[in-house]
Amino acid sequence: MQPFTQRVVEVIRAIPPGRVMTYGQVAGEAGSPRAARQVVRILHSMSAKYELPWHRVVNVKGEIAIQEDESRFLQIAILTEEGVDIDSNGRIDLEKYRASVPHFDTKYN
DNA sequence: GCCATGGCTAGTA
DNA sequence: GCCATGGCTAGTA
Repeated sequence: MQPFTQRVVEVIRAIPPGRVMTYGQVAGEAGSPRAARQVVRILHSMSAKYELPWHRVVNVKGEIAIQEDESRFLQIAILTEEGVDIDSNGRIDLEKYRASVPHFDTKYN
C-alpha cells in the first residue's frame, strides 16, 4: 500500500461514530486536498478488506454519494443508528456532524 | 483506466 | 451539466 493510501485509510478509520467527513476533507487530511476522487477509489476498493467505516464519508454538500440502492440504504441506516440526522432532502448538516481530525500541530495548537 | 468529487458555468424560471 | 483533477489497485502477462 502506498503512503498516501495508508494515510487515507488511517484518516477514515479515525472518524468517530456519529460523525462524517467529506471526500475532499479526507484527502486534505491525508495531505493531498485535490485527491478527493482518489479517496473515492480507495473507499470503493478497500473498504471491505480494511474494515473502513465507509458510511462516514459523504460529499461536500452533505449528501450520500452512493447511487446504488442497497448500499445507499445501508449507509443511511448505519448513520441513523449512529445518531446522524439525515433530513428529508437526504442531507446531513455538516456544521453539526463533520468530524474534525486532531492536528497535533505544535505551532498553533 | 478507474472513480461514491468538487467547483464553476450555463441556462431556466 | 461539464470537465480538470490525481494517485494507484486490480489484473494481465
